[in-house]
Amino acid sequence: MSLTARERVRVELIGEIKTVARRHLAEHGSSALSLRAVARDVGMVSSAVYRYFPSRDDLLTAMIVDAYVAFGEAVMIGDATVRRSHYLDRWMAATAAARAWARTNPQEYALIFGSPIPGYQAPTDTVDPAAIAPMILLAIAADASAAGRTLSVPTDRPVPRSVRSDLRRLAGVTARDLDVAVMGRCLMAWTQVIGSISFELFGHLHNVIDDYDAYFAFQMRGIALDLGWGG
Amino acid sequence: MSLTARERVRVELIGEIKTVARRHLAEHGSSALSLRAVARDVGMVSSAVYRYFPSRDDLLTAMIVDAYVAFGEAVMIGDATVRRSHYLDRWMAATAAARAWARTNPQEYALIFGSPIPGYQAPTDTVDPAAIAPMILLAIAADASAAGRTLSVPTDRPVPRSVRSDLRRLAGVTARDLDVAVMGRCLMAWTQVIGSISFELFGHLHNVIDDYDAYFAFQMRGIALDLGWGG
DNA sequence: TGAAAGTCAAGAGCACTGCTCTCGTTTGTT
DNA sequence: AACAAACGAGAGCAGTGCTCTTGACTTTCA
Repeated sequence: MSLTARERVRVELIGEIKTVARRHLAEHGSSALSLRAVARDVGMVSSAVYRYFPSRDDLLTAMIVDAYVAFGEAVMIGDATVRRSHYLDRWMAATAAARAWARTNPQEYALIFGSPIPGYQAPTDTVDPAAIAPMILLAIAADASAAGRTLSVPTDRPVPRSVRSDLRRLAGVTARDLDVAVMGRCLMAWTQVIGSISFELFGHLHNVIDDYDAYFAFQMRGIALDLGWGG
Repeated sequence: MSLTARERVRVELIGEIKTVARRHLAEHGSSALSLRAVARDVGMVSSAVYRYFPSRDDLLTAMIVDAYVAFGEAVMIGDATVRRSHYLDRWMAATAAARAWARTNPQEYALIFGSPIPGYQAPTDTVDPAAIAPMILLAIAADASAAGRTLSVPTDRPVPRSVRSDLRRLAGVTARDLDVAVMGRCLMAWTQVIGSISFELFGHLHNVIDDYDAYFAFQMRGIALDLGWGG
């Protein structure tokens, strides 16, 4: 059945609140996101907003979920613009898309990859959206591995039992027959992507790197080459 | 000459305020750090604290500087416990010390490696303390490289001109004759250290990695082996 | 030694916040 | 038509960062 008039205006209002909140977030940062200020912009009194978001943290959680989804979609689109069999190009496009999204939406990026909001723990709503982006990068790795392109990864290094089991479990989600050593490198690669973007956005490479574009691409290419996706 | 009575009580009071603030920070998180609450704990009225810290951000900046110094010292001590010529062991000890400090002081770690405080930009006071830890890791690389232990790093990959210049400039600070390719890998390694710790602390590996101890050591060892510090 | 200058703690006050509660009104259901 | 749920508005509470003024205390210097 269709929604009642009241339900329709409710989802619409929730959307409007989120839109205004997103604007405030981008302009003033997460800690300055004021429920009262958002309410003023929407044209409501603050207590009315509480009918739609039980607390400020709930509004923030909605922002986080949306940010994860938007980030994941950006990476997905980046990956999708390239021929499936060109693993290096897919990796470069997907990671460049991740960085571009982060630079366009720094506050939302900080929301999901910066320090967690104090006194707030991510509800389960965020775990699925959070997995979108890394899953795409894993898919590239799985495709490349299936095509036999990960032979240059050293597999003679000992992998502790517990690490092996963790990596196997992770591989079971999408890339069932990915070698454990390759899986470990994929996780390192994912860490490197977010670490590099965070360093750039949070200013940790200030006065160290001037040409972030070239530096990021250089590092991402190095990772892909280490994984044997070159050529 | 010595300090006057007034100056002495002043530095003492600044220290006490910082100590209480550090406790509040550890207990309630950075965004809940209230100048008024700190003042109450110190036994002053809030306006009195403003004589010592012109604003809340200044108090936070002091916390950031202290955190950088403490973090850097922890890494330094970790590195210092190992024979200078054992590069792999030094790397493992230094990075383990970094992770241990972060796990012991998560809020202070988040302060320096999490999202920057909105509307706040790090003053120049923080750049020197911020460099302590990465400089130590660079020193390990420089020592290893001087001993000819970085031959396994591929140097046949093209390095863009701007990246080459950035890396050369960085090398000029401590490790003058470090190869550009090795320098790039060192920066990747540093990114990996902070990225891995942040992922763990900020919960991005929740339900992915169970045995963080083993995982972190495994990844750090892999990085060192890639750099040719094995054996 | 004594006055001027500087420093200090305290308190009141402003504008803001998250959040709760109550009060009529509107809407959907029975 | 009657009732319950949902709703917007307003008042109010406790807390925040920060400013300003006031009166007391030190330090400095003539």
